[in-house]
Amino acid sequence: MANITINLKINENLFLRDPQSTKLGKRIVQNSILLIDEMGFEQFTFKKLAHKIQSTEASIYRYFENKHRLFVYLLNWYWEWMKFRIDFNTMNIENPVLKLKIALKVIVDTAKRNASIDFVDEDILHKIVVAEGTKGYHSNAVDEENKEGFFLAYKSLCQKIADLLVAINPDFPYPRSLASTLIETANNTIYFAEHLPRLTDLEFKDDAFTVKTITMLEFMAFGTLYHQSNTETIIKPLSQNSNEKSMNA
Amino acid sequence: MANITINLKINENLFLRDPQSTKLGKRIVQNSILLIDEMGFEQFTFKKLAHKIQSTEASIYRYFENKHRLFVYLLNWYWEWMKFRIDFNTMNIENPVLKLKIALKVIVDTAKRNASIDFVDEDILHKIVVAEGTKGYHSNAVDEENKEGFFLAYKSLCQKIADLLVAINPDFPYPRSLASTLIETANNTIYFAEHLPRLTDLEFKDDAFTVKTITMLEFMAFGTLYHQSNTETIIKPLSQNSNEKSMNA
DNA sequence: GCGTTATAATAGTAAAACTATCAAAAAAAA
DNA sequence: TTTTTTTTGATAGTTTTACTATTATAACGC
Repeated sequence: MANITINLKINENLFLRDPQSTKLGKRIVQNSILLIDEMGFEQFTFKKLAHKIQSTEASIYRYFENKHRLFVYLLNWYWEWMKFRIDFNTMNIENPVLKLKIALKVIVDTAKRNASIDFVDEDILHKIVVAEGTKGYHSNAVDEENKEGFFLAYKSLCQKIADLLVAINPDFPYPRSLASTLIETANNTIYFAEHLPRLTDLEFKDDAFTVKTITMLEFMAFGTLYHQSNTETIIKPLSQNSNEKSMNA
Repeated sequence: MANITINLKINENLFLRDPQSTKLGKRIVQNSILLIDEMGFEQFTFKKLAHKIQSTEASIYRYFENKHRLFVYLLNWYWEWMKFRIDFNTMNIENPVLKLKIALKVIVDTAKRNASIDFVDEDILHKIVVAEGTKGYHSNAVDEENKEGFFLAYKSLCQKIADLLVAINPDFPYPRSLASTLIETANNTIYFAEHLPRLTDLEFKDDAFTVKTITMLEFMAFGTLYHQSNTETIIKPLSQNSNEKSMNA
């Protein structure tokens, strides 16, 4: 396939000057991804970034108000890119089950690219999102930032997956919750497998790790989607707040 | 029930001097919870805390090396507390299905207390964990901190739930992943419902919000646990990387 | 080539994140 | 009760972060 270049539309409230419009802007974005990956978001500073791109702090501040906004910009870039990849990879496919499987694959496996974007290293961006993405929307300014549309891309990515879930089972009661759970679990699985392996069942070093992660997410997705909600209550109803004596001991 | 006081054992690597052993230490912990809740972890500083408790920065630094370690200390406190609550509330209950339901209830609904701890406001601590807990284990120092045992409590909480899952279905292939997913989803559901409601299906203002959250988690848990892994593949197998023409259009 | 705009260079401020020192207070030991 | 030890408070100082402001220079648009 031809190497096409795509330009993703990012919420204008996130920047002061559009970084996609200039050479310096692109270098800021590109190298911020590399630096954040290298040292983590907390250690990352505009001063260090300025040094890396042989520019100055003041120049970077003309593009982004602060490092948090730059980070949310990167997250938006990632979310838009995921939406694009889902649309692209499910094109001409009608079967919603297959579509969901493709969507899950797209979220977990970023290495298989359809279009390359010159100034963004998608694999490293994915690493950042896996490692620290949640910091973008876990701040005490969420509510105001949400009003400014900082998380619209995440919400519409979530909605896209929720729509697939509803297409598979129109009676499913938790499409958006399951969608966000699948996205968050996809990232957690990768992060936990690498850093806190006792929180998962998959081996990060396993060659089939990515495939197995997708299989697990499918398992969770379809298990929940096809669940007959009262199978387990047949066994025993939950008695509110009252202890009971052992019965099988 | 009598108002008992419990002392939770927290990893000693997390502090320089045990805050549970002195009056000042307790005031540090107690008021850090209040301040972090008020202003968020990023805005929280030892200087502000010192001012609030009428002490000095230097005194606080004698207890905690930095605010990150104080935060992880609080997380450990929370995880140990959850473990205790699960054990306490499932005592004398043998039915693993019921036990799992109780565990989920314990994780979501912190308001129902069995023991009160003088110097920790559990509800506010829960709020903090919901809002920013993940920051504790998403840092570029995870691996070293993990070696120091900073996350042992989280792992054993996760294992406790994983054990319940296996007790319900011994053939279930993803007990630890599902356990961590349930914990993380419990917290995300609360956070999203309040701040990013389009990422969930539940209404935060609903009086039955807590009950409905627990019901949803049970739905996900039992759906995944009881899932017959090849129901959905019957419909259509996933063809690797090859687009196909529409069939139902 | 001229005007506009972007960038670089430099300087400076306020707050955060510490470390060090010493005196006072409190607790423990004698 | 006095002495000794430990803990806390008061004060001061350093380095880094997170900015803002100013001016000169370079690049770009026509």
